Amino acid sequence: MLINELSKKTGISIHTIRFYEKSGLIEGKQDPSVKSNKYFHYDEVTIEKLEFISDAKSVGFTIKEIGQIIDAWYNRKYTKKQKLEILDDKLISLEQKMKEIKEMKKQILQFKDDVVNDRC
Amino acid sequence: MLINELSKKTGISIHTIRFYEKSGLIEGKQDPSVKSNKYFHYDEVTIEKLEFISDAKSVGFTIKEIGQIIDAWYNRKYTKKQKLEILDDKLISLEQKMKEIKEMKKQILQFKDDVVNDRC
DNA sequence: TACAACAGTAGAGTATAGTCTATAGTTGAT
DNA sequence: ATCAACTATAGACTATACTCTACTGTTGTA
Repeated sequence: MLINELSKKTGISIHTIRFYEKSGLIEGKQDPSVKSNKYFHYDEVTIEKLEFISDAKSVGFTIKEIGQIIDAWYNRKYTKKQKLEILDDKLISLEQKMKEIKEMKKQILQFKDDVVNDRC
Repeated sequence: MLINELSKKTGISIHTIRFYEKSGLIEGKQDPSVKSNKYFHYDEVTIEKLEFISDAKSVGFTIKEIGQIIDAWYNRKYTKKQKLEILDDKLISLEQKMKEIKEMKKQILQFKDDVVNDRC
C-alpha cells in the first residue's frame, strides 16, 4: 500500500509517518521495475510497527528507544542474545515507571487527603 | 535560603529552578526591607515542591499539569471541589498510564518469546 | 578596597518530536 | 488532454523543556 492508505489505516499523519521513516523506525520499499515514479510501498508489518510506536510513545519511550525495540524484534542486525538484552532492559524500565506511578498515586492521594481535611 | 542553597539541596540546577519559577511552579520571596538587592528567598515548601516536580516529570506529567497539581495542593485560587476534581483527574490519568504500561509489558514479553522461538 | 563568588534579567541555543510549506513530478478518472 | 488527487524531497516552523551566555549588580572575606 502507499503512504495515504497507510496513514488512513493507522490514523497517523503522512508527515509523521515520513518523520518515523527518516528516523529509521519503519521502511517502505520502492519497486525497481517501475521507472516512472519513486513511490514507497508499505506492508502489513509496517502497520503493526506504527501501532506499536503509538503505544510505546504513550508509555514514554523515546523515538530512539522505540527504534531499539523494533530492531530487536524485526531486524537481523542483532544476535539473539543482544535482542534479549535490549528487551529485558526495556522491561526493567517499565517496572521502574510502574513503581514511580504507584508512588505518584500515593502522593496525590495524600494531597487529596490534605484538601479534604483542610491541611492546605 | 537563596537559590544556590536550594539548588544544592534539591540537585536541580539554578537555571532549571529559574525556569520553573518563570513557569509558575515555584515562587521565591524578595525581602522588601532590603533595598540593596533583589535576591529571592526560598522556604522548605519550595524544596518539597521541587522534589514533587522531579517525581511528577518522571511519570510523564507536563509542566502545565504539574502546575495544576501544585495549585490544587498549595494554592488558594481553587475551591475545595475544584481541587479534588483536578487531583481526581490526575489519578485517572495515572491509572491510564499504568494500564498502558502493563499492555506494553505484555507486548515486550511477546517479543521476547518471538526472539527465543526464532519467530522473528 | 579588591575580588571571587554569588545574585538578577534578558535572550539565545539545544534536543525531541513532530507539523507544515514549497516545489516538482505522477496517476487516474473524465 | 486535462486536472484533481496523490507522491517525493527539502527545509522551515512549532511546542516543550530545558540549558547556556552575556551582562550587570551585590556580598563577604582577605
